[in-house]
Amino acid sequence: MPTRNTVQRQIIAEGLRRLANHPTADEVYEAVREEHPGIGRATVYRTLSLLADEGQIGRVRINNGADRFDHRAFEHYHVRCTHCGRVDDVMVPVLDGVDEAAAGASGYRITGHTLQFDGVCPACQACEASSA
Amino acid sequence: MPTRNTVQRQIIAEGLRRLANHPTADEVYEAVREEHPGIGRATVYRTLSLLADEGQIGRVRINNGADRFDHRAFEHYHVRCTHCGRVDDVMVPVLDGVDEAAAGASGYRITGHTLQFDGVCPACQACEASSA
DNA sequence: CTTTTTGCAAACCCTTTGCAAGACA
DNA sequence: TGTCTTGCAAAGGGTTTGCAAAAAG
Repeated sequence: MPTRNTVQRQIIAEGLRRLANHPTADEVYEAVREEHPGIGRATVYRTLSLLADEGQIGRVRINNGADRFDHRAFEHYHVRCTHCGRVDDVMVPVLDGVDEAAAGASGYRITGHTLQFDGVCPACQACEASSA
Repeated sequence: MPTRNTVQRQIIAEGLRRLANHPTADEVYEAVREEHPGIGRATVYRTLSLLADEGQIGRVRINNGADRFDHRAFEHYHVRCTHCGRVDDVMVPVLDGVDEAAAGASGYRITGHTLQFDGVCPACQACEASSA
């Protein structure tokens, strides 16, 4: 099934590019809709998912929360602030050899992995300090 | 807030212990309810979450899926079959030093991490082979 | 008695789906 | 034209919440 190059696709990709930090599909929807009120929520969800599957954008699956998208497609990990929900990149080297190790240990054919950190972001650390 | 020792707590912990492999909260609910029809779904969700927070049981957060629980509390990783949804343990050594590295790279105070593998389980590999 | 918990049902969030109308190639 | 895609609204899965009644300490 050849994939078509629709206006919405452009708009959504562009919208994602402008939202700096790991927006959720709904945030992209809200943003895009300000300039293009006609666009449908389902289209945004479908398109982001499609682009992510094609590898054109990154998808960050968050434990217990909405998926987030990233206009940069290269693999990297993320931290999530357990106080405010903020998500940031973690520029730690990508784990090497773990997939093979996991394959050996489990018998699965491993296709990939997700590593997510939990923690408290600098801003929330500051709040804690001042309120304590 | 002192935590009380209720009948339901016992029943739920016991129910989890009997379900072998990483049941979801709803699976625990269904199982528990066979012997104790009066128990409420919300109670099961609340209790499992509570026990997990207390560290008495393990919680496996699955990308894009229901949380799963584990009566064993020690830290280990998991694989999820992208075909059938099955979840298994992966007995690979727990990552050492990544939390510190992530803290350094991000400025967060890191409290933990989650590593999840995706792949195809042995059974599904067999299906693929035979149907191809 | 006081405070935590429970059970119920309804609410909630995030996402997907069915389907007819519309847009691409 | 053929078939992808869209938009809409509704359904869906998983989990949480408000609240009065019940139970624990």
